[in-house]
Amino acid sequence: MKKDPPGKIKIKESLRSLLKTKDFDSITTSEIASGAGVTEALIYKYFKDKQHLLYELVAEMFDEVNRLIKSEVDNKESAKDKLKAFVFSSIDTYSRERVFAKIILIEVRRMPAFFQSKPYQSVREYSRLLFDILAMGIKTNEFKKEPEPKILRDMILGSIEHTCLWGIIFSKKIDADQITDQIFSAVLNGIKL
Amino acid sequence: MKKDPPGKIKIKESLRSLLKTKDFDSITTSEIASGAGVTEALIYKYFKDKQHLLYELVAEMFDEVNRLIKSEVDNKESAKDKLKAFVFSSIDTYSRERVFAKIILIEVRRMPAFFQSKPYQSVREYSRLLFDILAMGIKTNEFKKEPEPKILRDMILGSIEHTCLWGIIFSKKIDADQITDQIFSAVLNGIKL
Amino acid sequence: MKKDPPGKIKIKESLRSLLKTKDFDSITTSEIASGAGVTEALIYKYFKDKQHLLYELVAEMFDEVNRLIKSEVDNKESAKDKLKAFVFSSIDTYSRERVFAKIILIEVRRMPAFFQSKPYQSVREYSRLLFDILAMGIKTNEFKKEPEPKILRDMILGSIEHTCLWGIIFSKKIDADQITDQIFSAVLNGIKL
Amino acid sequence: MKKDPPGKIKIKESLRSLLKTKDFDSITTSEIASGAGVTEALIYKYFKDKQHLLYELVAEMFDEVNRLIKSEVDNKESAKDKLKAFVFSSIDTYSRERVFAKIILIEVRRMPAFFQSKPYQSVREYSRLLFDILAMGIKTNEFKKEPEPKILRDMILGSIEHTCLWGIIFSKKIDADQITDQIFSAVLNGIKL
DNA sequence: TATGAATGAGACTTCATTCAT
DNA sequence: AATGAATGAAGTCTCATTCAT
Repeated sequence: MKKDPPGKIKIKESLRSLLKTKDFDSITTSEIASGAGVTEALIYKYFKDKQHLLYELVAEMFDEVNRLIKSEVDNKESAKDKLKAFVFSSIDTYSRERVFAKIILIEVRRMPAFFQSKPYQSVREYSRLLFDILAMGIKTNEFKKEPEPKILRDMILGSIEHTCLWGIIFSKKIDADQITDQIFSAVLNGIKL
Repeated sequence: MKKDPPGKIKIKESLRSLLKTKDFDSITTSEIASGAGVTEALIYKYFKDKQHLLYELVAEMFDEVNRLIKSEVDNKESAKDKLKAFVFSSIDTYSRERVFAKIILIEVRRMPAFFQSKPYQSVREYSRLLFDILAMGIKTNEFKKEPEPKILRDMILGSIEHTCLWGIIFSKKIDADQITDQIFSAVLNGIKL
Repeated sequence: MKKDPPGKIKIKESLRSLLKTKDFDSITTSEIASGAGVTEALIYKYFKDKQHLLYELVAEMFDEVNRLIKSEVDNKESAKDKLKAFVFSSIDTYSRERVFAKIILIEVRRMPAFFQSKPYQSVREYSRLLFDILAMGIKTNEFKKEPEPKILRDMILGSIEHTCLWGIIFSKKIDADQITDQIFSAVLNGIKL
Repeated sequence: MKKDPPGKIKIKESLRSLLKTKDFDSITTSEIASGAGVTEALIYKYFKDKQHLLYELVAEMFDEVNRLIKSEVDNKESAKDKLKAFVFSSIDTYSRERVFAKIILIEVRRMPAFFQSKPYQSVREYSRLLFDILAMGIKTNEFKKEPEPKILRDMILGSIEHTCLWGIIFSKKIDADQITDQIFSAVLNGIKL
């Protein structure tokens, strides 16, 4: 795991920074290169193509994110607390790392190749972390057996993503604390009076 | 509301059909034209540009969908039944109309212009329908006052979308009945034991 | 068989003209386009790619050539006279149409795709014309049965091509009459004293 | 004539090996380097450029070939036998050394710089060897004075090359014995009945 | 209502080559 | 004797779009 050469690092930084203001497709290799202060050719020395540059960037970002969320979750004892930590960290991350959020929630979904790429493993890891929390909660008798953790996981992820999505699309503030509380209580108690 | 000329219809059909196998960006105007048996130039007689052709197509599809869901919901008396009908119709529609689903769930999200376009109104209409059901449920004392209908709406939409999304991306079957039941009971009762 | 649009004609003319001074690989699409007074994009409207533009040009040139040689050959009665006409027309054509000669004798030989392309049929037609002359000569008892027409055809084509090749590579004069006489008499009588 | 350093040898071997499956132009320096297990930069330590690497390789191959053919020819007494040995060795070499054949018969012909390069001298040497045989045959009254040895040489070389060319292009077997016999008898006796 | 012809603009990518170490 | 890092310079090709008819 030797260090990346300076050119490679600069290229990734450049793309990361450009993604703040434009979507991936409308960013050109020429922009990336000049933003990095290198020639376009160097991009192709280090990355198979433009797409794989994105993947490698996503992988790095997601690794950071996973590390963070995992450490937050590990801090808690009960499944309930773990769940809340997961929800909060996720929303908080989407809220703070908008570039990351845009890529994960919007860009890669229409790149079929992404789902065969390495960084997709990070997505699965993230998703499994939640699954494990739910499964644990069932075992510890904190959560009901129904519905199945699988579908519950999808519901929670969907809730997180959807509540964040519009904030991201329209560049609005996302109040992680408030949203977390509401999602958390809804998931725990349901809505039936 | 006069009928569209044949060329216009054929163009929309052609795009609709191409969307079954490719994503919008990788479909070219040339493909659309030859699929429709017309010349590329004709596309620009009827549509401002390629993007607006998509919007017009989406608008048509979404109108149908809204009509369907509304009629299902109107059939029911209680908020609970309406909610269940909404959830089922949504999932069922995504499951049967994959092209529509792909466009709504994936394609348009990264087109900022979409959110200023006419068909976006259909999205809001759809979303408001759910909101109204939730608000009504609170008034009729079927649902708790908390969490707010707004966030609840996002959670339910997110649950629906997320559970469908992967089925759509990987072209897998979606069991609308089963998913509806699980989402419905989770939302109603929560998961706390 | 409708007429080519003006742009297509100009593109072919432009390439034809550029081939007088440069070899195909070092001619750029940009040169071709500006030589034709059209945009590069138009090349790709009419031709699959740069290579197929060459093929189409070659096909046209070769058709002309075949027509010419065939008519010369048809003018003669005996196999011997036909043979001489074939040899002379070939050398004379290579000598006068240097662009054509360069393409056929040098360029296409290293393009594996050429041998699956339409214009390659013209090459075979040309080659078969000679074969038929030789076969006829055997039937009319003008030529020996040995060696087989197949190998004889290769020898004669090889002789023609090789004697022309260096004239073409070094842009030197080619004396078609003289070379024809010598090849013709050598082929007929052999060299053994 | 000191031995080449290992890196240089490996580079030449790598190119030689790559030429078995691809033509020179589509072989990249990067492929050559990685095939040799060295860096691209090393190529430029030892060779002026990619082209000169080819020339040096050709020169080596051609020297071997010339040595072989000369020794075969020297073994024979009469001009006739020398001629036959020349034809056979040539065809046999082309048949066995396909890489060499492809380079000589196809690749270098469109490289104007080749004709000013050292290895071109080997081509001339080879060609002169044949010329000398023919000239000797005239002096010894084995061959007619007409046609001139110069053109006869071109015819024989052309015959050899053309009969081999298609075998090489289409990777087919070449029956050196049979072809030699036929060419030889045709050249000696002509085809006139 | 529809088309044939043409284009503007730039995108991604390739590759031989250099130079400091 | 060899390499790691970087580049210059093009090059082919794509695609949405326009306009005269």
